[in-house]
Amino acid sequence: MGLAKSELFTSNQNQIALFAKVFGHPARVAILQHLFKINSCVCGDLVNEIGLAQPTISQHLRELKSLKLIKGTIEGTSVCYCIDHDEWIVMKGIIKNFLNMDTNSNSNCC
Amino acid sequence: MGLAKSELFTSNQNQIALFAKVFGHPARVAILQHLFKINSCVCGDLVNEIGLAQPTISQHLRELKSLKLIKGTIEGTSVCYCIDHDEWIVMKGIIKNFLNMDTNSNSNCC
DNA sequence: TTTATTAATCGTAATATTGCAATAGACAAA
DNA sequence: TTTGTCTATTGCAATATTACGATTAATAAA
Repeated sequence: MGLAKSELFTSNQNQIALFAKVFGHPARVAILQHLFKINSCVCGDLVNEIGLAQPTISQHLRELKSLKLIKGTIEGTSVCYCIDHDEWIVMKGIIKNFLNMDTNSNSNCC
Repeated sequence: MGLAKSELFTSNQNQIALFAKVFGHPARVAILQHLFKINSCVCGDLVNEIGLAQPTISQHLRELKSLKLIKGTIEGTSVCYCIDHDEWIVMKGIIKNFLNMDTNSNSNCC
């Protein structure tokens, strides 16, 4: 089928999965790391930075944008991308809450 | 192509993506949450807990097992699954390190 | 041994993802 | 206007993912 049965799960579970999915490709991880590293906008050189073709980078940027993790503003001919810090904080809260499940558990079997 | 060009990225970027990918489906999120919630092994009732068919659950369990996030031990006819706490800690460190990128940055544009 | 139970595997259909060439669209510069 | 630059979109091929029916394998119970 290739299609997740999202109606079976809570909105929290679906939200975690959506954020995780966008981090599930190394190119998108690399794009985000680069944006944080230069600590400002990047206008165009992501294609040189990462080794993928321009349409491929554009596609990955669109997925990051659809989750509002980055925002792009047009700057002449080029487009300036940067992290959306507010949404990053929101996402971080949701994912960290998921990752911290183990703090309340002490393995008493296996 | 459907195949990520992992050779373009660092092993850290690929590792983040691999862990994130396994969290990128709500069924696997739900399985992990259930295992943490009952705070012990679960023998069989995951199929009833989640609303997916038995082969589908088995497939998701195999993916979690392949990343060593869970381990399964045979217990008579059934199999007993539980969290691998050591590997969970390792994964948590890698993902949190990625999520905490924003602590060193102060958005000076956009 | 026969039967039941449980979970993994196989096979397959439907859909999603990844990647890129070709193209289009928008703007700047000449 | 024409030309060049940059990015998005389209279209497509290759591969991956999701889901499940059917089957198999292993053990337990009768």
